[in-house]
Amino acid sequence: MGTITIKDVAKLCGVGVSTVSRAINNHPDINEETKTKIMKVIKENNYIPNNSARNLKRSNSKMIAVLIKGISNPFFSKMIKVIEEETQERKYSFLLHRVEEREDEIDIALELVKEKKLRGIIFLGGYFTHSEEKLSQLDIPYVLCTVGITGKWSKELCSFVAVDDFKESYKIVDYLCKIGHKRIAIITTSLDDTSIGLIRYKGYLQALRDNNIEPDMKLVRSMKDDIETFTMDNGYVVMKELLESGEDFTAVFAISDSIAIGASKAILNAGKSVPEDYSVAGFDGLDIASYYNPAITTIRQPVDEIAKAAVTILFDVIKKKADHQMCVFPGELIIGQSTKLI
Amino acid sequence: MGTITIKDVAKLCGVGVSTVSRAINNHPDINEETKTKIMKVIKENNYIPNNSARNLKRSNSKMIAVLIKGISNPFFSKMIKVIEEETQERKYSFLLHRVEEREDEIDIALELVKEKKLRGIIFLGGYFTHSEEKLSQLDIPYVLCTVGITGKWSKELCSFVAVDDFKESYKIVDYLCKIGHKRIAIITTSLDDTSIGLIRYKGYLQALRDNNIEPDMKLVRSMKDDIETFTMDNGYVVMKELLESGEDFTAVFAISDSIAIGASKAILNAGKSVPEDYSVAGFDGLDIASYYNPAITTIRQPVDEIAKAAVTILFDVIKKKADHQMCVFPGELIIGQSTKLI
DNA sequence: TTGTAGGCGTTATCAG
DNA sequence: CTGATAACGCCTACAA
Repeated sequence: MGTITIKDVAKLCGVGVSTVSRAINNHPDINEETKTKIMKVIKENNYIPNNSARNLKRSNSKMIAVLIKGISNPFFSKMIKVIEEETQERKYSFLLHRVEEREDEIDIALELVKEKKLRGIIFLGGYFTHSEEKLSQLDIPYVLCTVGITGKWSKELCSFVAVDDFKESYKIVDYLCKIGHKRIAIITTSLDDTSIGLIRYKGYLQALRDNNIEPDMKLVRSMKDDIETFTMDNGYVVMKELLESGEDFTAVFAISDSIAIGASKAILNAGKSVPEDYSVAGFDGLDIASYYNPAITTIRQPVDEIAKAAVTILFDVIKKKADHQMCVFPGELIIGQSTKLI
Repeated sequence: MGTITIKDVAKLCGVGVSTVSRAINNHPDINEETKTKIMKVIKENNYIPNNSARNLKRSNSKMIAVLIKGISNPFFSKMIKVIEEETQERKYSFLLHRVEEREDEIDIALELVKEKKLRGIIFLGGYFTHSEEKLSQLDIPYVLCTVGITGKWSKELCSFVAVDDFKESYKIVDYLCKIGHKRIAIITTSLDDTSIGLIRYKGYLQALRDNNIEPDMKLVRSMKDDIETFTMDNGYVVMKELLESGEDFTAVFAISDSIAIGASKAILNAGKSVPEDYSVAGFDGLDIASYYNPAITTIRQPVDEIAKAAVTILFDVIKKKADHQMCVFPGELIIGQSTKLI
């Protein structure tokens, strides 16, 4: 049944290909009657336009892409939904593309831009350490949404929206201090990993110091790199090890809720209790944090607002209504039952 | 800087386009020297081939797609990873595409097949109620992986791999009966929804009857359709309502772990205890089920095996090593601390 | 080993 | 309003 093309449809209808094209694309200059006739033939013969050919020829595509690193992260689920809604509202279509941990998001973006004639990109998650030269290759608007960035940041290149990881991390650790904890452990990424984990770790350090607590490296624990990072499994293993080390501490700050839950379970399985024996705090404000038992004290990131802002900014830039901007949202300290006054 | 094409590269190198093409595609008939020279120019000028043009021309693509309905479902996360690995091992590439709840997966598949010249498809999740006529349009091998299907099933069309939802549902409800529960509630999809929920509900009914328990419709609760289904939120709300109804029951079977966790939290928030006051059972065997406190009794679906089987079968069919097949995996009853003998 | 030319299925630009 | 026809960027015979 050799795949049917626009030519076949044209022949079947006794019209030219351009007329068929007009019918498919809701072009105004076309007789309603011929249009309905064409659409009928299309339906009957199950004609489906070839997107590759379309993309090849088309110049403006009304399509943006979301490149997401860590697609299994539940933190992104709601974001995707919001981004999708907001995009649809603007009559654009939306392509979700996952990028693997070791892949270079810029390379993928470059490829996609060519292939799909994208108008804009939202990067979700991951960590940006690309050279300006590399970034400047990407000549369409893009915004970095909750992606980690190091050092210098040129506002000309792209927008950025996220919470201030340092500040929020500081906030929750400061809270732990204020309710009396002095021996506060942290479960973070490995310290030579220049990621979001490093920033949160720095917030932790600063909070301790400002509360006159000398950081103790024996309480600084890194996720295992032979287990997927930012998972409950990882949190569990690290916490188990910490408990078995016999180190003295009364609270632990896990840099994500998943890790916090893994850590909590390790404590419970050791026959101890949260928060009676150990207070546990997380980060992100996932649904599961509040559903867990005990509910995890955490920093809620305003995902909806963040996602909305990302889309708004992106389209403002696309439509040249505004320049790129840096948009930092406040997180909210959610006090659950996993932490207690000491 | 008008996007650079293969022609430009050819000109820059002083060779023909076919030579450049050969270089890019690792074609054998090419002088190593000219090849390295070409690759150098490509790197220097950041040339990126246009995939649309490639797909348009190409006939066989060594690419499969995974169409996934409910991408935020953590149940699929591990599957995706496994599928990806297995696909890579076979030197194929792999395209992940999410389909929205209301979208028709077959239409999307058809489109993708044309656009990308796919060799095979794995459908993940969702529910198939398409006519044979529609299905037969999809003329490449595909396998349904943990997707619900109704009634008749023609094995010629495609493969199917999943657990037996009826049997597994029966298994866990039977377990509840065997440990002494007689008033067992269920939280499922709405009963006129012909989905996987219906099948699990039927398993529940059968288990009750086989244990000489008369089903009580007052204990059959449906998820709210104004809240996203299969979520903790939904489980929470439904359970809260059930508790407040004053209905007498000692156990509840939630047809997914997320729902079970929401339900558990509702019980806890009502000042009751799991499992002392109410036993709670789930379905799926998500990580969080075992990490929850108390660990949720559930049916663990062997996700790795399921995903592996899906890929294996798909490639067997692609390579014509085998016909389509129906592959049913056993689930495993995982007994947590959320259920107790009565 | 390399270059030339035709075509993949559409859309866009023209004339009619 | 409609129909040829030239791109779009690449691959692949076919020729050299």
